[in-house]
Amino acid sequence: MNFDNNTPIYLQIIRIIKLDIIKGEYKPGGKLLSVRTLALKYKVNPNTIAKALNILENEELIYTERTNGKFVTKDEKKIKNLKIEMAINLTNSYLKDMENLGISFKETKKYIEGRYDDGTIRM
Amino acid sequence: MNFDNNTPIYLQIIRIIKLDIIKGEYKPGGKLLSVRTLALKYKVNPNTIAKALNILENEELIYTERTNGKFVTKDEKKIKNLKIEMAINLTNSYLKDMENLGISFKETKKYIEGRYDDGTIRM
Amino acid sequence: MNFDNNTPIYLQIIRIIKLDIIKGEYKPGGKLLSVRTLALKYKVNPNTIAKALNILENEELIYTERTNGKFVTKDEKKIKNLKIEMAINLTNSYLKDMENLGISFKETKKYIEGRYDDGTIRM
Amino acid sequence: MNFDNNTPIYLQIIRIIKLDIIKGEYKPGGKLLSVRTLALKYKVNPNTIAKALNILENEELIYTERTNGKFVTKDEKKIKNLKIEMAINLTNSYLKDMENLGISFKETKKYIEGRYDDGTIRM
DNA sequence: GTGGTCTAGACCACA
DNA sequence: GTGGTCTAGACCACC
Repeated sequence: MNFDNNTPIYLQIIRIIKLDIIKGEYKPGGKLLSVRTLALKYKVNPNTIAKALNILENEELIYTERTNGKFVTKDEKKIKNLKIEMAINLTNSYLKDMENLGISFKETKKYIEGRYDDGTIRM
Repeated sequence: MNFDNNTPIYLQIIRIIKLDIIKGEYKPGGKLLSVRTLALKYKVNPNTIAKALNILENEELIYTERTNGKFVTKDEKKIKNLKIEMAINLTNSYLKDMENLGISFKETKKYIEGRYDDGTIRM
Repeated sequence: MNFDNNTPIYLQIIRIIKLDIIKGEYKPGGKLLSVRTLALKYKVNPNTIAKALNILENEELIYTERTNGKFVTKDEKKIKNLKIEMAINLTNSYLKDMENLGISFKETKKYIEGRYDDGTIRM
Repeated sequence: MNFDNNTPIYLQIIRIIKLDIIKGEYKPGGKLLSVRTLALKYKVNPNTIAKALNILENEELIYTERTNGKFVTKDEKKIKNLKIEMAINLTNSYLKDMENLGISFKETKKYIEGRYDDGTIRM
């Protein structure tokens, strides 16, 4: 896995799993891979996976059936809200960062559309 | 100063000074406040300031005249490029994050447009 | 350790470790001694070691696995290039210095050849 | 002037003047430029020039005639010895550095001749 | 145990 | 006064 060395691995794991849930790769009510399997999949210490899953459980995005495994919440609305909330947060902080750079909202939209201020195209 | 407790202070200092350079609060070729003065201003240890400025010097955004002080690069193009580069990076990672959330480009633009005047987002 | 009092310790540490890498005393991909251990070995403060290793990391000669240690780059070509580059730099600056002294290339070669076995020079 | 930011300016001034003496740009017994003129020439503080000249005077490479100026030593042998001594020192430390890099004397001579080990040519 | 950050404080060379 | 180096020591998150 290509983990960013500057943020804790467990946070990056949380993010990956959240995205998987949001994108429906784990269905609502569906069973997660086991801690050991996830550890192998992402090549990290099982403790790290456990820590990530604990936090997701605290956020009630997943729940544990003892002796049976961990499952995605059945609450589809919760999942949808999570998605919207994350999108809003991303958008707000993006707009704020651009503003801090001294870039107007109008210019920002040009960046979004893929055009520099000077007319060239962004990759 | 209101430092975010989750990211190292020196990185936040770097960001502040970069924005100050981009916004022209430090002019190209202009002298920075001294290490000690900045330390007092931001209420941190001079070593922390030194670390931040070292990194900015590695990025060639500032340079040092020994026994005289530290100065913003005279290369105005470099400063302009920095601004554009930062804007592009912000935009790219924003778009990528939204995509990872499973949000289409069209939807993303709605989030952007949905911004209220007070910076919040309309769903 | 026998540090030269006129150059910063961290630069001398950098040089030692670079030579160790070049000479294969640390293998490509191999683990470095821990910061604390190196500090004990060279009898300096861990911060001084950290500073040196930071610079080596910026030069991409070593990399860090968080909570695991620091490792020599796996890129053997990079290491070989480093050796060649250092040799070229040494040679170029030596030749330039001799030239600045007003010593011809022909004379310079006599100085080189005049070396005794014990490393001293025959006039 | 292009001073190296890592070594004191007065040492760099000393080096320049020594080279000028060795190369005969200042003749034995000849008058040096005044402190003020040198300060203007090299765009440094007159104190820095004074410090450099003091050291050269301690090494008896120059001498002062009160109210008249500073002069290069009349001792031509001393100047010649200085040149040889510097050449030997340069050569010795160059050879030692190459050896520390793990480069044999034979290879070193190839570098001098401008050929890499792999047959390509050095610029 | 690993590295990373930060502080307080000292000392230095230089201009 | 300027920046640079170094130390001692503390605290932290992570694995």
